[in-house]
Amino acid sequence: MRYWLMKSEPSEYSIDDLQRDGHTVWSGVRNYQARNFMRDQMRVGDPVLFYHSSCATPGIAGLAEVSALAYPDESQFDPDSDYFDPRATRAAPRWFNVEVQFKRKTRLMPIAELRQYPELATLRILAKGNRLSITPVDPEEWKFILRQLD
DNA sequence: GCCAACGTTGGC
DNA sequence: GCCAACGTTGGC
Repeated sequence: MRYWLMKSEPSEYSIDDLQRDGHTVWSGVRNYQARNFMRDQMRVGDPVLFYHSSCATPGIAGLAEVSALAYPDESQFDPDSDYFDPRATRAAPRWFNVEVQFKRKTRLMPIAELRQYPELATLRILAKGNRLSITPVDPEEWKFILRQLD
């Protein structure tokens, strides 16, 4: 089992939206590294930190769980979608998505707080220049974060 | 295969 | 709104 952190702009899709929906299709990822994580490594039941990005106070906002293995992202085939990709075909899909299930909301743990813990020095999203919307979280990092959230 | 130009991300 | 950092594109 692997642990993950998934970013979402709350103005697009927030932890409250996920709570309301119960689960969601994580479509629209158009970065190869993030796609590969979903397609090659994510398994049903993997725990997920739900992170709010590009907002007033970015940070961890809740917990979720992978609820479906990766399969082709429908939006790549839809000419009306912002995520349409003319290079993709049904025979050779280019983009994949998993599904994610709501677990619970947490207190907001801001990125400024995350940066203060030496235990989280290796957390991927804190690395300089990091832009990946999906990153693995080490078991030790996961345990430490959960302890701070309770 | 190189690399400059461009677009995007995302914290501040 | 700024800008550093990064990924992608496309000409050569």
